[in-house]
Amino acid sequence: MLPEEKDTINQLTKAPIESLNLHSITVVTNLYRAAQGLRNKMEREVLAKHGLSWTSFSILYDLWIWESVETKKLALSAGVSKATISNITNTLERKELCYRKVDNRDRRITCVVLTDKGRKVMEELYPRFHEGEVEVVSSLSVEEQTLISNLLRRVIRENDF
Amino acid sequence: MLPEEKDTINQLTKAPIESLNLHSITVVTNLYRAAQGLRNKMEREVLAKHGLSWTSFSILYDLWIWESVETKKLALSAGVSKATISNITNTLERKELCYRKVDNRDRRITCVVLTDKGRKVMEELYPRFHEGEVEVVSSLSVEEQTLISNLLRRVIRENDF
DNA sequence: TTACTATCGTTTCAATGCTAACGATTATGA
DNA sequence: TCATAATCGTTAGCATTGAAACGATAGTAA
Repeated sequence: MLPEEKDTINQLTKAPIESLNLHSITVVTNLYRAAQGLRNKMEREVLAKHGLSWTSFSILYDLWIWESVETKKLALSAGVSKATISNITNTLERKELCYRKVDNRDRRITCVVLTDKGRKVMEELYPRFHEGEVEVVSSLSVEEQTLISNLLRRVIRENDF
Repeated sequence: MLPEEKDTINQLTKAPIESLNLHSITVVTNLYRAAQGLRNKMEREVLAKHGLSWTSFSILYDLWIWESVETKKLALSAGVSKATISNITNTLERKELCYRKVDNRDRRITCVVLTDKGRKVMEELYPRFHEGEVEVVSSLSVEEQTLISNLLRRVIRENDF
C-alpha cells in the first residue's frame, strides 16, 4: 500500500490504521500483481500464437508429462473447477490436441489423453514458454530464486493451495 | 553461424533437459499456484457473500481510495483489459455500487465513481478481506514477508508488470 | 478550416470460469 | 439383495476475460 493511501483508509474504515497489517497487504498485493503480469505476458507473447490460455497450456503440460490424466486431477492441478476443465477439454478436443477416454475399471472417471498433434504443439511451445519463465525471473540471482521459491512453497503448503 | 543463432536453434528445436532452468520453473510454478490459491480462497471465503470477483473487488477498492477513477487507469491497476473493466463496471452499476461519469474536459474519458452503497459494502468487506490477507501469509515471519515482498517487487519492476 | 492521426470506452464474439443441479456409476450397509 | 450415500463428469446459466472492430472525441498539421 502506498503511504498516501493510509490516511484515506483510516478515514473510511472503522478499522483503525494501527490494526492493519501492512506487511501482509504488501505481500498479497505484490504476489497477485506478479502472477497476473506473468500470465498476461505468457499468453500474449507465447501462447497467443496457438490460441491457448494459461490454463489450457497447463492442462496440455500435465497431459504431456503424464500421458493420461483424470479430469478431477487436472482441476486440482490447475486450481480451477471441474466444470472449467470440462469446457477447456471441449475446446482442446475441437483443436484435436486431446481426447476423452472413459476408465474401464470405474466408468465414472474420464481420462484426458494427449494426441500426436497435441504432443507436437507442446514440443514447439514449451521451449518458448520456458524462455519466458527464465526471462521473467532473470532479475533474481539463483540464490534469490531458491529463496522466493521456498517462501512461496511455505505459503502454498500452509494454505493447502 | 553466430553464437546467439546456435542458442536460439538449440532452444527452439531440441531443448534438451540439461538446458532447462529448474530454478526459474520452480519460481514461476510456485508463484502462480500461490496467487491462484489466494484468489480462490478470497473469492470463496470473503467475496462470494456479495457476489464479487477478485477483479470486481480490486476495482471497488480503487474507487474507495480514489473516489473517481478513469476506466483506463482501472484496467492498468487491475491488470486486465479495458473491455473487462467496461463489463465489470456494467455489473457493478447494476448492483448500484458505482456509476459512470463522462469527463467534461475530455469527453472521450469516462470516470467511474463509487456510490454510497458501494462505500458501505467496502466498509463491511475490507476488514474481512484484510483478515484473509493476514491469514494467508501468517506462516511467514515479518522479516520473511518483507523479503518476499522485495523480491516480488523486483520481478514486477523488471518486467513492467 | 479541413484532413489526418491518436486516444478513449464500448461492443461483439468466442473462450474461460464458477456454482448448482443433474445423470451415471460405484460404494456402503442393513 | 436392495436402498442409500458418495463420487464423478457434464450441463445450464451467468459473470469474467481479451482481441479486434467500432464510433466518438481530441489533437495535429497543412
